Amino acid sequence: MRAQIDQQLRKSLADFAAEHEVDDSIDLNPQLERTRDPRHGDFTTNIALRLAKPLGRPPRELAAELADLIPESSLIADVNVAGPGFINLSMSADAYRGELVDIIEAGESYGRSTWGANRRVIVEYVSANPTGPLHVGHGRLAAYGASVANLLRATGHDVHEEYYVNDAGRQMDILTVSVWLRYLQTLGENIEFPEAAYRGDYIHSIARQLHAQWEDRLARFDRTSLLRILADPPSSDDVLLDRIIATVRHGLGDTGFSVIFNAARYSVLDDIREDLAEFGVRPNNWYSERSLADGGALERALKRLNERDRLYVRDGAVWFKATEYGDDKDRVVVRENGATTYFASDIAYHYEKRTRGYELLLDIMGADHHGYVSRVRAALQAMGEPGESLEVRLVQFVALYRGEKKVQMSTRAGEFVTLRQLREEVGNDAARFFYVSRSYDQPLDFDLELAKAQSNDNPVYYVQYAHARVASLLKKMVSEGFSLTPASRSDLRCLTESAEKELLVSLSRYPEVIQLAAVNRAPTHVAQFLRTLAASFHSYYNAHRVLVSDDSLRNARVALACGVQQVLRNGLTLLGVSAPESM
RNA sequence: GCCCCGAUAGCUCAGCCGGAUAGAGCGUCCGCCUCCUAAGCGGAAGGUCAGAGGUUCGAAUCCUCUUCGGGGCGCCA
Repeated sequence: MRAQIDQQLRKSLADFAAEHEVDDSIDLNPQLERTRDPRHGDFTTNIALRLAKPLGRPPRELAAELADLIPESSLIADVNVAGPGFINLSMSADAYRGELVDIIEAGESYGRSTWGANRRVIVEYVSANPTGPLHVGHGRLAAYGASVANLLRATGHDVHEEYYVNDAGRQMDILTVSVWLRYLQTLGENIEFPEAAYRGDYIHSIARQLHAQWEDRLARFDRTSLLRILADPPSSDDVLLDRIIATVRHGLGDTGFSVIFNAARYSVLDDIREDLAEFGVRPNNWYSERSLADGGALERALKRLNERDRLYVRDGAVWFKATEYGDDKDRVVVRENGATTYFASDIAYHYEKRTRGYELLLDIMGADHHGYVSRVRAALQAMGEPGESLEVRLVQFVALYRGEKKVQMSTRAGEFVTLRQLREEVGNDAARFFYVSRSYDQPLDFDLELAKAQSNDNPVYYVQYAHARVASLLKKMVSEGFSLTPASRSDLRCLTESAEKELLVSLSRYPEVIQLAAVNRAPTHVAQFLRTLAASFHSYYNAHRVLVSDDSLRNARVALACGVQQVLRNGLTLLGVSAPESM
């Protein structure tokens, strides 16, 4: 609906510009907004106010002239000038009836648009290290990222969703030795398990699997030096872990080490994959960090930087000249010991995404990554890619509450609430909805009691209930012997109650909400909208009977209810929340 | 020290690209099931939009400073 009005308005403005020979430098794009107060009509534009100064004319006079240029149509019932120079537009009842017909005809595609023009977007999200199960913080990234991807698809983008697997580097080595030490304990070896190693229960379970498959064959080497290190550990956790890694790697050899490594990697990744899938989050691709080195992408990226003279050597390390692109300091890409840094992988990965043909690289990550944004963008620019091709959305943290009480978590000790536990406790629907109910750039207090509450306190059930009510209405209709005759356009003329008008207005806003949510990467707008729509429907449902004996009125009201149900379902689907037929 | 995010009703939060009288839920108080699901609805009370300047016809919204909170800074990932 808005799109149609917008088009008419633009045409009128073009006519105006031609007639008055308006200079090209003047911005003629109209801001067309919904009014907050119904007395101001349905839509309003401030274009006259904005043009008043550059054209040197009083705003109200300008508004009056522009208002006259807006052509008569079946959509617009009234145009008038108000306040300091707003042009207010009132839509005809017929326009709203037409919108309801559109909703029912378009069905699940109502609200979709082609605005994105098939622009190729790669959305990278979650990308948690495969060193343990996902926790509640990752859940927010998953729910948010998946919904943003859905919104972009709904607005006509060509979307690819990807999970970047950090399966290279020291953290994976630590995971590997953590598993191996637990495996030793399974064999009956009495060792002191290091504080700084991974301590979660899942480590034990991987170790037990290894034991079942390999018996003691992964421990057949001289372990005296290892036992000596464990018995008398150095004061630094990092030094201790590095020594253990070196010793175990030496003892097992590369093949033996990689048996443990792979067992750990696959076990953890399978768990993450299954967890996300059950949560309705299914990335198109899982991109391995190791494959960047193995496939030569890492080397190619560094070579490209070097060719462009953006690298130099200092203190035995290779540095990237990030300061030339506004970063605070230059950054190391190859360490003194010859190992490439995580940042080097990041550079290669992002460059590789560009070479795969993605126009926009949309990264969704935890707020703790904010330091990386400027340097990754710097690297892209240094390789000749546009800085705007990288867009990063930093998602703030999640604090869990059980009612008033904060749930304490410690990742290191393996004492944290996993995403799986959360989903089992509150359900997927409530979790998905809660995660996107707050704006991504705000910290989220996730109240487990509220998310579980099967009451009107819980916005998820509130919205789902509205959907289920319509379903039950349709069943009731059949059981009472009414025929399911689709409402005709003239039947819809029976929708004269103010609550019905309010619902129709609310429904017609849906495509605008999707557009806005996609532009701002803000699924929260959808959640907000659904609550409002559900509220209007519950209110209407309480005040007016749908299954009345008058055929036309009944058919019209059923059509309205079906329109509400369709829009609720479409919105919930974008958020990954189910739309139940009964509750 | 530098950087990012924030401060709106008792509480939790909306408020789009600056727009007309700042909204919702919870909580409190008063009501509504012989009636399509009461997981619902109606009503009442509740505000110096942290503070001070600035830009503008117009500021909760944009800019600057101050105060108070949360987070981040690595040859870790």
